[in-house]
Amino acid sequence: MTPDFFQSIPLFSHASSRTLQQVEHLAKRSFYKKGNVILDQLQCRHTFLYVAKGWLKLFKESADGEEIIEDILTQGHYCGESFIFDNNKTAAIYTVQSISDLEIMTLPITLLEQLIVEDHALSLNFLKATLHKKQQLNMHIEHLTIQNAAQRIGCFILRLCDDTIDQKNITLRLPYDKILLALRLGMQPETFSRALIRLSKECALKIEDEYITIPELKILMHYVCQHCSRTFPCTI
Amino acid sequence: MTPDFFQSIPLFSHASSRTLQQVEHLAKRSFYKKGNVILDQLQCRHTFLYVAKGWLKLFKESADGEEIIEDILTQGHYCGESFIFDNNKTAAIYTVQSISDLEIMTLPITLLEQLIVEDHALSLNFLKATLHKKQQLNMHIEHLTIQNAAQRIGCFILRLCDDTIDQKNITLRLPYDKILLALRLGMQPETFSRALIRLSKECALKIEDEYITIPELKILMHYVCQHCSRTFPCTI
DNA sequence: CGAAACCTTGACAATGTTCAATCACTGTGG
DNA sequence: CCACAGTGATTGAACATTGTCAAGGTTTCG
Repeated sequence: MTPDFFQSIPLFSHASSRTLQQVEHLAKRSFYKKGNVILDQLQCRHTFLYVAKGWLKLFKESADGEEIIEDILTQGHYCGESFIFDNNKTAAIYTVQSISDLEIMTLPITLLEQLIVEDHALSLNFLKATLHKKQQLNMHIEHLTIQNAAQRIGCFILRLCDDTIDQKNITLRLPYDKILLALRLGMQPETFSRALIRLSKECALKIEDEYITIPELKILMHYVCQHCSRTFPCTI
Repeated sequence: MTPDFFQSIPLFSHASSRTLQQVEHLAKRSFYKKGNVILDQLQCRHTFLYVAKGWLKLFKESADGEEIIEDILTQGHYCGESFIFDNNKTAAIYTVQSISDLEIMTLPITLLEQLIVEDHALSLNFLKATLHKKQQLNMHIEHLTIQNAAQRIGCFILRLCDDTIDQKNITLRLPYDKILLALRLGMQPETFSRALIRLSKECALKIEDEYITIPELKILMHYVCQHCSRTFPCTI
């Protein structure tokens, strides 16, 4: 990997050349097939992970053995930043598993922490990115409390579209399987299945396996955003 | 206000003396009675707010006029950081209202942004604090998806206790009114009312208005944490 | 004193979960 | 190549949880 690769990542842009050299030197690039455990609950504490290509899921296990999906990441996303400055070890641990073929880049947390302490530009980038992630979590919480299952699915679909309201007959594909998406949206797979049917009736969608056709985006938008404090395009 | 005041706030500790001077110079200290609007949806964009004493709530209004409680802050908490580096104006706006007599300190976002860009120590402090807030949001999401209403109330009560499990006959007081707490925990006031009764039966609590007596913390802990990925003391 | 806010309760509706059954599809090993 | 197991997905029925609406009690405060 060249320093150029990292410099092209927004998180590392403007970092000092010394930082980029160190990152380049100590970053580890890895490839996985779908379905592998990339980091377990012990390893995640020590690893910053950047997704170069593909999809992965972060999940925890509840006390009674259920899988709780914490996040799903793809190209350009990253995880592990919670363990920076986590001396009291209060950050929540998770397992990382590939849900498609995957290319990642990893760094030891200790190195990243040191670089952030030494490189002001890097620390600013992480601050910006973390503020942004925090906003998304706030939006997620709002959605969980005021939208029903069908609206949450519709909201997810909306955010897969471009932000031009006037489009007609958009066809798109769910980026990962429905069970995972259900859990990601805070509902059971059975609820997802029924809610998607309800949504397709309310908003004139055509569903065929993982393909969804939206004849009129405005109908969907109206159904989804009616209770929300934001309206489409609400991507942040 | 003296620079000492700010230096004693963890968020500003280790900031340069120049930063502290500027903050001291441009910070505005204010007092409010209960029930006042402190910042409206326009002002919040431009204001960093630190709570010196008392309680306040951040809320949004949904499209259909419902109040959505985003957060409740007290001494040592702050808000407004979402608007730092928010050039695209994607951060969610809110209204700030006092829910008790209140003493606050405010700074213009533009100043704070400038100070963070100039003062590396300050940027590191904000990064740490933001990572921590993000963790709490993640925990909140987990709770919303796996705990029922009674468990969420119990979890809130648990986190009001010290982290010593062996205590008996703890009496504590809800820090703000039940309607607000209900909305904060993502449920309707009626649901709160009934769920609190259910919780008191399940966990042998004595409820008298806003006072709650817990004869045996372990019972509560067992009831609350059974589905969770963490167990008490889970305060982060 | 009267209005407003807080809180509770009952009846009922809406929403989501659980459990069991079924089906389609995929990949594997014989 | 086929049988088979495993995964993903859907559906029905019973159930649990939460929300909504209406009513009423209590407290607070001007």
